[in-house]
Amino acid sequence: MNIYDVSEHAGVSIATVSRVLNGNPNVSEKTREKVLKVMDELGYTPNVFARGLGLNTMKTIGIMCSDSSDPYLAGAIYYLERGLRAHGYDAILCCTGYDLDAKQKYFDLLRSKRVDAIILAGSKFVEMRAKDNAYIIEAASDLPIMLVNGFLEGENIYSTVCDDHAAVYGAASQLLSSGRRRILYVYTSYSYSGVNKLEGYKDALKSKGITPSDELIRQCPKDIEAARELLLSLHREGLEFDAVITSDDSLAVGAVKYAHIADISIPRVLSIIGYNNSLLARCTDPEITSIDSKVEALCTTTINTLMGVFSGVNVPSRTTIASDLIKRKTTNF
Amino acid sequence: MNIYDVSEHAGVSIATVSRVLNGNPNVSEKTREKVLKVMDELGYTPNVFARGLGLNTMKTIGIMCSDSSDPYLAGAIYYLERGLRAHGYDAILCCTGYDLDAKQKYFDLLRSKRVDAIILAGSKFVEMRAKDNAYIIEAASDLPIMLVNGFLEGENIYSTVCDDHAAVYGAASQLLSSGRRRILYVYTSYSYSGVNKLEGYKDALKSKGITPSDELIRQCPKDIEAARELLLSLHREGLEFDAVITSDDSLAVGAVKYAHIADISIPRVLSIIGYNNSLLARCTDPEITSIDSKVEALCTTTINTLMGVFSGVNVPSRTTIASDLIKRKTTNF
DNA sequence: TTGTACGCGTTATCAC
DNA sequence: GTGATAACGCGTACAA
Repeated sequence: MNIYDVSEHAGVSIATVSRVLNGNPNVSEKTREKVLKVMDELGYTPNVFARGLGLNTMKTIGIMCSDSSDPYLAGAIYYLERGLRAHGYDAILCCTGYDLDAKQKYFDLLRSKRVDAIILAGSKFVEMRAKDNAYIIEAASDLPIMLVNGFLEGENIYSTVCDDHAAVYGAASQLLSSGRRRILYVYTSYSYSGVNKLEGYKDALKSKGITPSDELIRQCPKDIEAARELLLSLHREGLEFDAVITSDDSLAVGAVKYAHIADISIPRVLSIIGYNNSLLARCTDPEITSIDSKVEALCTTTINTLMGVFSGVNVPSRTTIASDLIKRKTTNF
Repeated sequence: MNIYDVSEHAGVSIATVSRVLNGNPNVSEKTREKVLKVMDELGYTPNVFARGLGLNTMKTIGIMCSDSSDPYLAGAIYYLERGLRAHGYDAILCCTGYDLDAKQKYFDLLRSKRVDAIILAGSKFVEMRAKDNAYIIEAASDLPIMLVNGFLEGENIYSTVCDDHAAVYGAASQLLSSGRRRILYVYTSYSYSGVNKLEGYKDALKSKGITPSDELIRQCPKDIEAARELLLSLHREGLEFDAVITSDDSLAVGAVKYAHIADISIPRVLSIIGYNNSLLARCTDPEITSIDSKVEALCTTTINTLMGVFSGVNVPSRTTIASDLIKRKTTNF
């Protein structure tokens, strides 16, 4: 069942069938109807491979993410996929894990599949060492690279980021204004967004004349129990803190659990602010105040930018989206 | 940059290049090395479209799910994608939502992309009315259809399911054995797995000589707050229950919140059992006893079955995987 | 062991 | 408004 069969049954040439197929206006209404009727009768579907061969595109975008089961990334993938499909594009998903070699391997794999663009979802794709990002910059000469919540400078590379610095700066400032003095900051990694968050924290302290102290800045695996244990051990060591800001909701859940175990009143004695405003923030008692990183806006902006790139419109290489602080019961403001 | 360029530079025919490309043993070691060297120098990558056109396959599988941001499905997608990629297949993701028309539309879309198989992830793709599943059964004549946690009878349709009936049966039986008498069952939908779970609940009661009562079987949207409010209103109406089993962890979280608000002791006065053993079950205090539906096993089995189908091996049309009850602090056994 | 020639199904470029 | 025909790049009989 191909274009020849249709042309034969309709008594026209394959060129005419192709024109009907692609909405070319140079076809008489009568011919068009005849061809469409035959297509319908024969249940004809164009062969995407042949089309791809001719056009050198299959209208397919590669989405890379480190772990699609992470709540934040799962949301991002959902919005990206729906957005792409609304524009007639397919999404090939690629879960890379966190290893650089694997990321590069999958990146090349997607390129060899001739996807029309690659979306890097999440802040884990930009490495601290510039040379580790060379493969991305180089690839961008072939196809647009879109970063969701990550930033990389380069031709044909477009970033859409949440203003993490302002978000944490604002959250920390509010904690300080409400009388908190020793804010613990717990983060998971030194990614692009991780660094921005941390700087936001430090700058908020500095703006109130407080020198950030290393003992109040702690790294922790992205895991509820790990965060709980970390805070318990800090507590046992005698470290004092009256507030916690975490770089992810799961760590904030761990903080709530810590407070329950140590019998510390939330938010009277301890304030807690999480990040991402995920489902997790609404599971605990009290529910967690969390910074909403606006995944949906991030993703729709990414898709819009990409479509702009495809249509040759001039688009910004970097778009910043403001976050929201969703106030719940782990803070008293 | 194509196979002709390589053949020219290497001083061989395109056929030989093709043989090298596909690991055909009928090439002398010397020629092979020469060709590989040229490929490397030229940075040659085979064109997948041309290959797809000839072979009529792009080694790509369509994964349909209603909502990839749902924790359970996000996990499933992760394991499916990784499993497929390990076998050299790409995954096209397609988030359909819950509307039947949309599901059919996307199903046809994937078929028109000539994917090698379609995986339906989650129990939301099998409708109660047989005629609403006709489109799946019909499509199965063209390509294998794999159901993850759903069952549909038909040629070339393969189901991998969790034994939901046994899971809930076991959970309810343990609650009864521990002295609970009025177990509330809260479910979200009448899907394949939804019905099995409910039957497991009913059968467990019957086996102990208890007649299931409609007032203890309630439907509820898959939402923390909705579940909390439902239980609160049942409580206010004076309905008595000393245990709750829910068809999803999010509902169980709602149940925990209800107990906190109504000042009911868990598990002394109220036992709670959730479903899916997701991250949510570990967020609350007390942490929730939950039925582990073995997503990973479900997915790897699905992939293995699919690979079996591709290689012509005889595979079972239905595989059942046993679930686990993960005991935490909302039950006293 | 290697090469030639054709088919795969579409789009695009002509000529009419 | 329509038709003939050349790409597109690969796999693979078949011939050598």
